[in-house]
Amino acid sequence: MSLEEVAKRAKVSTATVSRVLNDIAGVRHATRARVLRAAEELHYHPNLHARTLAGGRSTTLGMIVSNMENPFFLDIFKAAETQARGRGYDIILANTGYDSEKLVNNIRHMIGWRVAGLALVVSEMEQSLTNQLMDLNIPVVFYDVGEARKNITNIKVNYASGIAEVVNYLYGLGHHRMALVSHHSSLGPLGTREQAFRETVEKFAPAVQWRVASSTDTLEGGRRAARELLNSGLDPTAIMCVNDFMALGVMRELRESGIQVPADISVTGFDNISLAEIANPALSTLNIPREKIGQMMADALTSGEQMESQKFLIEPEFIIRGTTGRARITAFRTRA
Amino acid sequence: MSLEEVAKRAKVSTATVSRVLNDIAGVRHATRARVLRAAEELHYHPNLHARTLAGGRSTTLGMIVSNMENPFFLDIFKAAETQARGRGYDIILANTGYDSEKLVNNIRHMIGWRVAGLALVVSEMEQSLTNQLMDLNIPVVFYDVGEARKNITNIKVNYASGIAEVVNYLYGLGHHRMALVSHHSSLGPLGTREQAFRETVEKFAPAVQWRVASSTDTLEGGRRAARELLNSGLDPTAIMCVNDFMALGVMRELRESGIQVPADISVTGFDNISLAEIANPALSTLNIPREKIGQMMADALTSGEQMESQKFLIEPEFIIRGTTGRARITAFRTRA
DNA sequence: TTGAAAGCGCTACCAG
DNA sequence: CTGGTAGCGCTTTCAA
Repeated sequence: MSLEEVAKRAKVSTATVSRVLNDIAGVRHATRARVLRAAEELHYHPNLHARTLAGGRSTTLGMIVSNMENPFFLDIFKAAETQARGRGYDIILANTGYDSEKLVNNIRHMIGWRVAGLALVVSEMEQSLTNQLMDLNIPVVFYDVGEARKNITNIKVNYASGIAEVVNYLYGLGHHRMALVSHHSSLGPLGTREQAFRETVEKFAPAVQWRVASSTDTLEGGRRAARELLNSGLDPTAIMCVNDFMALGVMRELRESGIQVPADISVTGFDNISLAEIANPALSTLNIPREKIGQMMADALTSGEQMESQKFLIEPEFIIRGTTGRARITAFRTRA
Repeated sequence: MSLEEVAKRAKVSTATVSRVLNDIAGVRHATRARVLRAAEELHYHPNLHARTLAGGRSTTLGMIVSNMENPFFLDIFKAAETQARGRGYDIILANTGYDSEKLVNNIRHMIGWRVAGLALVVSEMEQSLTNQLMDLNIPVVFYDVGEARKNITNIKVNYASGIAEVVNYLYGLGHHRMALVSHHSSLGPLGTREQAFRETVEKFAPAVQWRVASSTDTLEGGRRAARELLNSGLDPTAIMCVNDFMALGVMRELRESGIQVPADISVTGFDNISLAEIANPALSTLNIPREKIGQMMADALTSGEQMESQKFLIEPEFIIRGTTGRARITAFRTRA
């Protein structure tokens, strides 16, 4: 079932069939109807590969994320997809699992499909890639990493201010032993969060003691990090997490250890995924407008005109719910 | 940057370049090296559309799910993708949001991309589609719906037995007022679950009173359904949910209403997603081996040989955790 | 308003 | 071992 067969059946040329199928004006009504019927009868489905190849342009965008298991990434994808679809584009999604080799492969793959634009929502990033991406001559948009360039748009979140706000808040609640739960801390943007934490917390030194625990960006990773913290000797009264997903794991582990949140330990997240509200108690966290970010990314790739470099900075918003409270005074011996 | 340019630079024919790039034997080592270098220098990326078109075969599979927000679907996708990738295939994912019109569009779209196989993990399904899919002449695999046919493999879960087991268990715990939380109950497989619930529960009539509440397959949907139940006058002592995702919403709503789980009301889920363990208290649920299902689906689409109809039935396994307990004796007035 | 024909970039077959 | 070339199915001039 190719265009040609449809043409044959409708007794017209392939050119005419193409016109009809692409809603191009200048086809007699009767002819159009004939073509449409033929296509219908033959169960004809245009070969999108051929279309893309012949047309010379693609209507597919590519998005690469670090961990689609984490709802944060999925939320961005969904928003971007909705926006893109509204503009007549599809999005294909790829996952790296924070593996920069996979990232390179995924990019290669997307280039192979000749995507019309590329959105990267990843933490892992190699400098060399940025240059290659620039030469690509298609619009590219980064979230969280990289630098704005010729054809590349950049969206970042002001982690420093967000984290500082939380640390200050906790300090005000009397917390003097704080911990940060992170993942892949060698990576750029997470390094940023970790650094922000360090800097803010150091301002209260030596009144405040602190510590960082890293694991994987999973529920289980959160549990592991919490366990590490509980055994660390710091005896923290507050645990900040670099994202909500890991925070859920942290809460689970604390519960398992008989520790009350927030009575014994306060916990905070980052992102404000919908599960944050479902948590018990509901998680205090910093909101990141994922929907808006997704839209912005799709826009950056489909607006066409602005191949100019652009840069956006987003301010997170602290949402206080049920996992933060005054620090306990007494020491707390866990894992006796 | 096309094959031809690479050929030119390496001073060979396009045929030879193609051979090298596809690892086809019979190319002198020196030539091969020359080609590889040329490709490298030109930052050449083969156009996969052209490749697919010329090759006549696709190495892309399509998967369509009902709700990728629900981790259940994502788990299946991830497993399928891993398996497929191991066999040299990609998977493109599409989401219907339980909208059968979207389903039709998505299928159309996948056919347009000439996917090598199609996996449907959806509840919504029109009879007419099955026939079209059969004529497609590519392997198709259904989860949960449809019937095994010529080229279509079928994987189902024995909902009836799973649900019966839970109802019996709860009855044994003294529960006499039970409710089912469902979504899109008009849809096939959910209709099945609902029917299984009805039938099992009726066996205990009139000792057992029951009720069904339907909403959307979201956390919020779970909350709404729970609210409906609390206001229904049934005063249930146990709430079964058709999946874990909604169960989390149900638990949240109960908590909000000051109801203790499981002291006041027992709750059960279905699927055993990883969040079930994270819930507080941990959710009692029926395990569905999503990883295995994903693998089976990928296998069914890539094994090639067996274009024969196949059929699988999976038995869910009841996992008792912290949300189920003995029924309270006293009536409980909610929303006084 | 319609048709003929030249590609799009690649694979695969046939010669040499 | 390598080159020439006929398509794959579609879009897009250029003519008619």
